[in-house]
Amino acid sequence: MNDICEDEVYWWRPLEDAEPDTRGKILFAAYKEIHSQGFQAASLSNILARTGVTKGALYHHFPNKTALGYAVIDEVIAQRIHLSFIQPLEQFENPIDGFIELIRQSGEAFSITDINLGCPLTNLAQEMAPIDEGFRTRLIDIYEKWHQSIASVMIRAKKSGHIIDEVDPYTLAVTIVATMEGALSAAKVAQNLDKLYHAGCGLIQYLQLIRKQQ
Amino acid sequence: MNDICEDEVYWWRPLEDAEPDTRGKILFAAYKEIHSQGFQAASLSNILARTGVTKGALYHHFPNKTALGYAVIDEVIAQRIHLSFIQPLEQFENPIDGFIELIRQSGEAFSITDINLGCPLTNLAQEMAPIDEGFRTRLIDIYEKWHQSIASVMIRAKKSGHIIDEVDPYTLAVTIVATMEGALSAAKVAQNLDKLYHAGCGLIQYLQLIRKQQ
DNA sequence: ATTGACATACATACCGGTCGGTATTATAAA
DNA sequence: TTTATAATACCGACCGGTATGTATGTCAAT
Repeated sequence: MNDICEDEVYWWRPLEDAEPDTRGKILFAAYKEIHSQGFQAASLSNILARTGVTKGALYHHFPNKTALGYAVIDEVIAQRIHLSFIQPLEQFENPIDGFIELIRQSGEAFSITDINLGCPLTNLAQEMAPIDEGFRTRLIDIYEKWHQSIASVMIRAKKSGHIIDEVDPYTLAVTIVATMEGALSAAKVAQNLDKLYHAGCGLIQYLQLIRKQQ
Repeated sequence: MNDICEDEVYWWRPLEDAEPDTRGKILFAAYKEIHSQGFQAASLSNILARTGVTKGALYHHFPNKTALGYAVIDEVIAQRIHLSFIQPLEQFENPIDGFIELIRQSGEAFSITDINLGCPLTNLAQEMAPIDEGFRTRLIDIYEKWHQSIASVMIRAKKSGHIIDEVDPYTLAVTIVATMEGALSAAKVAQNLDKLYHAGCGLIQYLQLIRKQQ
């Protein structure tokens, strides 16, 4: 089920580190619980049962459930988005080709369980942004960074003559992210990769059309 | 009490003003509660307090909370999507111009509270599709109808030579919906219309680029 | 001896759902 | 026309379960 994520996060942790690290265990179990259940439906009891950590330990490290949610965003989700979607942008010399490749890779990389759980960022944003300002500011920060990163790639692309002049970099960035998140959302509801594939093709077509012929 | 005239007048009155209609009152209050809180966080007690209806009455009309949620989708949300997004499509002669106009109108029509609550369809889909199959099938049906409607408009547009041959109608339909929903989602998190405006412009640019010059 | 890092038991509140009872209306026999 | 019966619509106290959060205790290490 969620084993894939577990491997990923513990990958960069030094193996010799045999210390308890109760806080880290709680944090990651909370991330999984929130990702699959949503924040409000996430049960602290579940997290405790899953980790073997006791309630006293949890409330020793986090003052309340909300603070735990904030920590999950700051220390888990932000990093995942950065590693998966922002960092790869820097390697693009031609962003059109780069994005098309990124979309193609994503289409292959996503497993069906990934699809069913949905993007953790979108999930939390949809659920918590209207309810809690602390969640909202943290989530909007992540989105804004994402948008700005794509926009700056597109500015470079315009200067180097890879895309047509009519394109506004920031507008394009917001549109790309919206389409990607919308596609993931549609795939999550349909519980198959078909919709994701279609929206991916549409987005690629858009990118091909703004390419400047040289 | 109410004589025959009174009954006759009843037909001409808007449905909201009808006095008894306990089921309708519950249904609409449930729609609002679910739209603002999500289904799981929606409190039956809140709905009852808001309407003045008692718990006995609620459970007389609906066997349980889940059935109430199903009824909200079937009898409220499906109609709203149809009226707002599917029915307008039929009036388009040139779908490129039609969609651009629809997007422009949407940008003006949405109030800031609409934005903050988000699209009821997306909200429910994101929250409930992975959890409850009854929700999922109902929601996927709505999405599929929406996609098919746009696709058939695009098929006509291809035949009449309004859009370039490279476009696949269904792919385009899925992409348009994904971008629109993603844009609404982004605007909801940002709590302003800026992101919606940008994604709208990006989508319009895409549509302009697939237009066939005549 | 004090502090950090837990463990356990408990408190409180709210949730969806049930159930016995009642008021109103419809049906139909007397 | 009256009256008996049955179905519908509604009422609201109550229940079990679970949720987050708290109070107090233990214990090793400084």
